[in-house]
Amino acid sequence: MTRWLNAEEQRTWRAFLHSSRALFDTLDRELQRDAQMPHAYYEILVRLSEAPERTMRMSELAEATSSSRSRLSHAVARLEESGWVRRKDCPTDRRGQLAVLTEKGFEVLVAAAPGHVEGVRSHLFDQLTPQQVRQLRDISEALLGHLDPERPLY
Amino acid sequence: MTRWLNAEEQRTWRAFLHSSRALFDTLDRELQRDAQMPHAYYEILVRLSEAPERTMRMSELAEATSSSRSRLSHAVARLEESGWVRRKDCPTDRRGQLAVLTEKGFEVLVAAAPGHVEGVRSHLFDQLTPQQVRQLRDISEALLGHLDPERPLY
DNA sequence: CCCCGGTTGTTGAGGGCTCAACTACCGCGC
DNA sequence: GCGCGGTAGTTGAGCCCTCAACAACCGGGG
Repeated sequence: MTRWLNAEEQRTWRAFLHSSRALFDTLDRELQRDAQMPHAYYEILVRLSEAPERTMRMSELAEATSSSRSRLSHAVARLEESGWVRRKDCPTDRRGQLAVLTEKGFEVLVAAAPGHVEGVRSHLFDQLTPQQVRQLRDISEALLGHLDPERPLY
Repeated sequence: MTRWLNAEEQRTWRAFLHSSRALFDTLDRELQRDAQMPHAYYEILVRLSEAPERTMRMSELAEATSSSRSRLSHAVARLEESGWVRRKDCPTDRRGQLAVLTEKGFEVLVAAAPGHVEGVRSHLFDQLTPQQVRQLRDISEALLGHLDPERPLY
């Protein structure tokens, strides 16, 4: 009793699939070209830059970037090699680690941000009407509510 | 003169980012669990199954799955190891290769499809109103039109 | 005080992807 | 019929991610 997709749904699904892929691939490629880092790493730097003391627990950071602990661990290892992030022991939990954005990391982020934001704007927001932007937000939040009920919606 | 995102746009962007990631990750994981293949490989099998003779040129197939030639080449190599796809020389162009879906590959696809379609339906379509589905299609096609103008919209 | 189930973070193996370089071939133009 | 720019597809190195296993630690219950 499979509930197959009808032609209209299939068209929607494929358009969504290909357009999101094209968008994320494009942004990833731009970031790799202009700032020598994948988008996932950029997100880590952004979250750290917004946190008090530019510091976050590894697990919070994993949550914030919708990344697995393992992935984050590997990523922070690389960011540490680049000198953009530093690890510190957590003073209140001896299992814990804190990731700290270094000054150098902050500068790299400041240099990368305008280009990336321009990419997001030109490839996404500039292509949609204000109404569509609202629709996209509502759609995304509906999906998030189902797939990741723990995450606050904004 | 960076055109930064305002709070509303940032909220939209992050919701879109996290929800699409959550959706695609979930579907990928389900497919990996139930059919031992990543979504990209599933798509290749689908496209081949829809083609005349269940056969396509490598470059067409790359286009259809929005994949690079290199990626497709690696992927087909693996699918060939699994016995799901076979390569054939192209009779009209000696540079060309044809990918052919094998009977075994077709059976694997038939077994995987219902579960995957149910995933797409439950995680995506069931979460949206019919109106939102139309909106999502229009939004996706607007983005596609900008990012990949060569691709037919449906 | 000491288990012990749960949590935190890391590790290594293996798989998929990108990028650049490369081979082989097409077909147009002279 | 030869050259030559462009196209088809492959390859290997390197990077990132997943998954499962693991060590270290937390904190409540007996």
